[in-house]
Amino acid sequence: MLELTFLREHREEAEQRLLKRNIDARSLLDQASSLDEKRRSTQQELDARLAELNGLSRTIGDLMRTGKKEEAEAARAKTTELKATAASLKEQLEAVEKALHDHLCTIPNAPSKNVPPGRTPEENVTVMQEGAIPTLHAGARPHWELGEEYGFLHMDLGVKVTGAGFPVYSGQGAKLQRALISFFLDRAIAAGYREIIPPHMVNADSAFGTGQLPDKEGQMYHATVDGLYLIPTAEVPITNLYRDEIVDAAQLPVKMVGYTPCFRREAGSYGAHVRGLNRVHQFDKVEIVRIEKPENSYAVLDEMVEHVKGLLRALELPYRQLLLCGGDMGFSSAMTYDMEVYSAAQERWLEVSSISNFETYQSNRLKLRYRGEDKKPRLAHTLNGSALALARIVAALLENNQTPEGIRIPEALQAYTGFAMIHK
RNA sequence: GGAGAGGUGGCAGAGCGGUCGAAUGCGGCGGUCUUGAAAACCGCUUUACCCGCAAGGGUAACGGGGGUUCGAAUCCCUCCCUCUCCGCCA
Repeated sequence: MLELTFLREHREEAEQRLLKRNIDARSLLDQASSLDEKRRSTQQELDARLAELNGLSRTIGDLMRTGKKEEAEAARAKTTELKATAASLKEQLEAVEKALHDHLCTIPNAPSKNVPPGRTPEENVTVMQEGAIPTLHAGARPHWELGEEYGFLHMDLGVKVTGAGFPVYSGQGAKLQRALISFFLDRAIAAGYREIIPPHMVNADSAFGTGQLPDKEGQMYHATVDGLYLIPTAEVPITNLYRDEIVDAAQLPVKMVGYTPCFRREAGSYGAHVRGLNRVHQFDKVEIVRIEKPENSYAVLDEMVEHVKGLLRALELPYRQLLLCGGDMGFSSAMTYDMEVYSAAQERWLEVSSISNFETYQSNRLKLRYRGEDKKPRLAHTLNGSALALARIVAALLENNQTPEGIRIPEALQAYTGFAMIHK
């Protein structure tokens, strides 16, 4: 949620920034400010009535104690109408507060100053590209065929056991998954992140805190009997560790990393591009999360990008860095870089990481604050990024490194896999 | 799943119908003392919203929601959570 004070004090800026998402925010912001005014006037009125009521109660207490029963009765009679007025005002206040809250929930984060305007992925800006695009031998195949041929990836068994989009890995394929997870975790830990193993299901408050609810309700698996959601990313449980907290400035930055499986319904995204591991309902991901002072958050975003680049280089994958345009960014983000790797057999770029600065959009929902030098609580900035998402990394790794003799494992990973080649 | 106990400020822990945002202790911050430190002593120490340039003032919050009452941390209802015991189980 955008901060009300920001909308009040920097109305013009908010409007300009939201324009980069191609939304004309004027009427949205008008409505927010009129609800806000209504809220404040109602509260003033209510507070005044309650103050009167409190005064009367004190008076009655005094009168009772001094035995002036009749005067007390008279004062008591006066409270009836006041109470009714206060009750109705309270009802109005709650209604307008809810309306304002719900309304603010419909407004996405305001893109930061450097975000390019635009509405489609074509308008994203390629910041850099690195690594040679491999030339494959004749008869090279896409990863889903490789997986079947080598016998380490079984989409069909996933269908039997669960349904489409739930891959089964076996043998060297399973080991490769585990190796990647360990490799990513070790690199993050070496970079100063604290490892977290969070719950894989979250409650509605957590899903709201990071912005999955109400915006992306249909994208999460929902265990309705217990009111819990399967996490779509470790960002949700890990960031929510700090919900309703005020951390001391000295504790910042908070750097956390976690591996979790991620569950996504991907409702409505079926088609030609979703074969094999390109888009699945369950995949593994190592996520880095940071809680930062506002003045540092953009430098930190760059630092996180560098971390991810290091991983991609170590895996010897050709990749490019995209700065997302306003229209392609996630609802809660102020600025997002996507990292894509080239998957040579499909001749496609696959998104393997998304690194975002949410500024105070999440922390405002989370009530995640820090105590600054002036001892006043202020909203912190939150950031997170995939480092990295497995399924697509595996796809690119398999396709790019296939040879007639087998599939080569990048050197950096061999200590983790225990083998240098995947054989039939 | 069954039975019982309990949820109060950063922590521990009182309060059980009125002046209680809340005793006391610990912790934290500031000060006195000291060459410095410790000890001792003194003071301060929640958050949100509203009004105000500010000083300051108002309202709300004792797990959540509802009720009784002029007045509730205190009484009633309900939900949630934690702990102990029993059962079941990785």
